[in-house]
Amino acid sequence: MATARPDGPPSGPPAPELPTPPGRRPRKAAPPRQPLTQDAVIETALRVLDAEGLEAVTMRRVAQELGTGPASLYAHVSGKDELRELMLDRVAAEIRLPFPDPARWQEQLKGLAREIRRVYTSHRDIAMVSMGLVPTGPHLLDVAEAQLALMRAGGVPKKIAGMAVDTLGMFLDADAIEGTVYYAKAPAGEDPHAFFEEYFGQFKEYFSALPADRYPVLTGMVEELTDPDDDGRFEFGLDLLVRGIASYVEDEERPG
Amino acid sequence: MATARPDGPPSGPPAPELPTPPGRRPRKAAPPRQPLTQDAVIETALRVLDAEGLEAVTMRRVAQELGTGPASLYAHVSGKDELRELMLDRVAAEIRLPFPDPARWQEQLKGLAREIRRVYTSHRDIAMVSMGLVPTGPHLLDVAEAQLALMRAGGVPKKIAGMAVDTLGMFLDADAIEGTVYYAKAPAGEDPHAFFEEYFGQFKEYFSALPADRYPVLTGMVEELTDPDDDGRFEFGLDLLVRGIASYVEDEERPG
DNA sequence: TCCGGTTGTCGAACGCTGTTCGTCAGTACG
DNA sequence: CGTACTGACGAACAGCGTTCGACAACCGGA
Repeated sequence: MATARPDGPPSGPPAPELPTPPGRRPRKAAPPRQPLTQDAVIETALRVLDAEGLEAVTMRRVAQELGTGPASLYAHVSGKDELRELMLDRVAAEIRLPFPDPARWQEQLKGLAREIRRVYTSHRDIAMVSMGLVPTGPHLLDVAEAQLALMRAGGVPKKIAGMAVDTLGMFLDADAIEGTVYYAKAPAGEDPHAFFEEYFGQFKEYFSALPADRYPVLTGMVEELTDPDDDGRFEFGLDLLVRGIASYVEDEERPG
Repeated sequence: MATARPDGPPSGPPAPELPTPPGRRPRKAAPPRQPLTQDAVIETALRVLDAEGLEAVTMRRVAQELGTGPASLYAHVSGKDELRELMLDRVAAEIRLPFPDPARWQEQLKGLAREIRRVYTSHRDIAMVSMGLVPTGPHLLDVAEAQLALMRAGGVPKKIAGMAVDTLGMFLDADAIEGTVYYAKAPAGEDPHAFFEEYFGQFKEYFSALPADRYPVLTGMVEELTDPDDDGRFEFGLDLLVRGIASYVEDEERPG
């Protein structure tokens, strides 16, 4: 389609009055010119995110991936911040939400938290976007709605549920960031797991070498502090929170 | 102070061998040439942080504040990341640490958490640096040591204390970020409190306008969700965590 | 007293970033 | 057929972190 036409009309390039010289093409080598929608921008950005992390998601990188320049993106997205929020909401759409069963609300809430963690950590450091952000996207709101529905079904008072959804969100964001930030530091070509292992070993060594007179408790707990059991730590915090929330249930049902 | 003295001794300026020609100055207008230490760099960075937020703390900005170029900083600091960690540790030095009293360990732990929150939030969004960072600086380690000492004094098992210090840290970081991120968004000249008020009002309006059929629970809790009672939310989460930690104490003492 | 080496300073530059402007092509509509 | 309008996008701006290399100041030894 529309290959170079050396003697065509002077329509394309910004040549002032002369006919275009033989070597020059009318602006470009005929790009397919596909429409470029907001969805395409978001999906491309997510591809870059999954492949190289949030830091690599720049306007220029996304534009390049789409075969265009950075200015083209601003017709579909107001800026980088909005793009990041749109990416997060797209990711939130992957979270499978439970149908509330009042009798099992605590286990369901934990399950939902695990599901959020699973989805967040499967998209690199996307959780950084969520930190300190009021959820406004439709899917993010779906998730909040589901959490609130579970707690309300379990008899958690409105005021408590309102605060708990915030605390839980903070916990989930912080955990996902903590879990992915080290992997993000790993060099591109290297095996992330091996890098992780060595990285953690260095900290263990560092803590062991600390002066015991200034840090008596800490130096006696090096093993416990450098235990790389992410899942265990997550379950610990989650259990703390859910049990605490449950303690505010007004009218607790008792068997018998 | 020190006006131009064309025929003075060549002590100050770095004139090579010839007397400097009348029009030309010897490279520069005689800077006092103060030594420029790592401490000076950190302190200047903190001044910029307190005045304009973490985003304004750039190498160039700090250098400019010190009357030099960005390259000069790299003799005292390995890069921006290290500078940020050094800033955080300097801030952590302001945290007043308690002397453990086993009988009151829970209240002491809460008090320490409140103190950390106070210091963090008094330095804009410095908490962003802490998120997802293993504490290695001396003062940061002092804080961790204090938390661990309190819990161990209260009879919390090593394994639990090791995880709890992590969970508590995540909570504190996330809370401080949440609390300061909105203020950071406020335009420079504007009153942050008024901006904050209006910002929150917009969200209340937004939530109220949400479709009730898709978000039945959420739309029935707008008041609870947009309650700007930061302190209340913090105390809620803190109480959840500390109570949860206390539930793991093995050999609980009982009066009588 | 001089002299060579080491250390800290810093102007200039490289390659990157988000964003804006103005121009241009293609389309839709009267 | 002309004319608005929308979206694409090259070029540029101001700023970023970091590196390089030239250069001044100091310091130990001859």
